[in-house]
Amino acid sequence: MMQIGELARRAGIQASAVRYYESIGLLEPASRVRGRRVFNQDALERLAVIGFAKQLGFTLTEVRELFGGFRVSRWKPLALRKLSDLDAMTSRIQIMRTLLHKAVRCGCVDVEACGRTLMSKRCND
Amino acid sequence: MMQIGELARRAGIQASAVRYYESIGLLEPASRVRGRRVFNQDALERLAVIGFAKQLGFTLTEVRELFGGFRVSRWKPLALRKLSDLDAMTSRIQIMRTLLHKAVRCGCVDVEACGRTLMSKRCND
DNA sequence: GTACGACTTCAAGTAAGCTTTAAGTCAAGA
DNA sequence: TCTTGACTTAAAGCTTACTTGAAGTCGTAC
Repeated sequence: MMQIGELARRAGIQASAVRYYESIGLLEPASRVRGRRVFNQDALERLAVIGFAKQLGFTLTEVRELFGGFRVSRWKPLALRKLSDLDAMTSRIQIMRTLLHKAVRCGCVDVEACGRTLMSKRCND
Repeated sequence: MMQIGELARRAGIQASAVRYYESIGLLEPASRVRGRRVFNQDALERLAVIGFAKQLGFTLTEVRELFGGFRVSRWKPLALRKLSDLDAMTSRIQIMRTLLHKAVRCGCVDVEACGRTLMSKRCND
């Protein structure tokens, strides 16, 4: 059991962000002890997942629907859609990797000299 | 050669977004014919890459630095950092995939009944 | 007993990434 | 000629995801 300060520190976010998450229903209202929020380990795990999802480009609304929604009828189709989003993301990452690798390997002094815009296919290094 | 409307339509974004990208230096100023912007295929490719990068969570500022920066000394370290970002993203995607797969397979009527919060490990389906 | 630090609420402020609005230009069609 | 549609600029507005500020409440240390 911990207060908001420790939770935030452990999760690597601000206490204000935790309050905000609660306010938009992303975190269920924490129980209070003498007016102060108390959290358990679950909250920390949840914040970790929220952080992951955020870094993958999911909006807080989407995360709430997925992880805060209570009816399976609601989150299950969403989860399936998100799974295909993740697949799409993986292939986009591959394309970006290729682009960046090519650019890094190219070794031109500058993009002008190279005649490549990083998005065209050729590289006259 | 096309005007902003066709470019936007082909890229699947709004014309206003194209103007905005130009205004923040993400697209180099398009040449004008009688005051109107004209674009070639390159602009379309560039917009595609911008779209990809955005969907991967890169900010427009980062995209500009990577694809709009002219000095290799500037974009090369950035590209290397972005490559490792992409790797990190890939492993996060794997974790999210596992979570979502587990949730979908679980088949509980609702999250309460399941006793699983989607981020805990157990699932008493 | 009072100062300190951590918390509380509520409201307002901020940054990114656009979109919308206002006011105007231009070329083609009825 | 007049209207329509696509464009122009500049400025204001909007959404998301927070942060910051103001004003107040606790519990502990001095």
